[in-house]
Amino acid sequence: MTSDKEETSFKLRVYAITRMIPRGKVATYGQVATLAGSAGAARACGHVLRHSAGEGLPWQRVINAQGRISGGGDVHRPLLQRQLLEAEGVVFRRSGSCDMKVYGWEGPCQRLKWE
DNA sequence: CTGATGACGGTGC
DNA sequence: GGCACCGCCATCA
Repeated sequence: MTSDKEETSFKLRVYAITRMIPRGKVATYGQVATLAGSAGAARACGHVLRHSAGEGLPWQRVINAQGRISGGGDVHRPLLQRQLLEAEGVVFRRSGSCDMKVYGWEGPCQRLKWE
């Protein structure tokens, strides 16, 4: 492993970051984009995450900055996401949003190698 | 290379 | 708190 040419792709970085999100915590697309090395690419993160469905990634822990769940056309996606998060300890308010101040992931707490 | 799209983010009303 | 517009970046045709 080590190297060389894999994690150099934005898509691969998003995969790695999404996998390092601790259980019971949630990260925003912007957060993942920033950690991936491209701040502001929140939209691009959505593209990657959308394609990641089925890749064995905890995509459910990745939500928007509003603490809300997106779904993009599908109806089972946001519903399933909320169930998975609740199963991990995340509580959603009546508005359908979660408290990012409590469940918001602060980051890997360590320097990423691609930084 | 250009254009269009998209699971976003922020600001303004 | 909700809705609307613009801007951001990456991927696909």
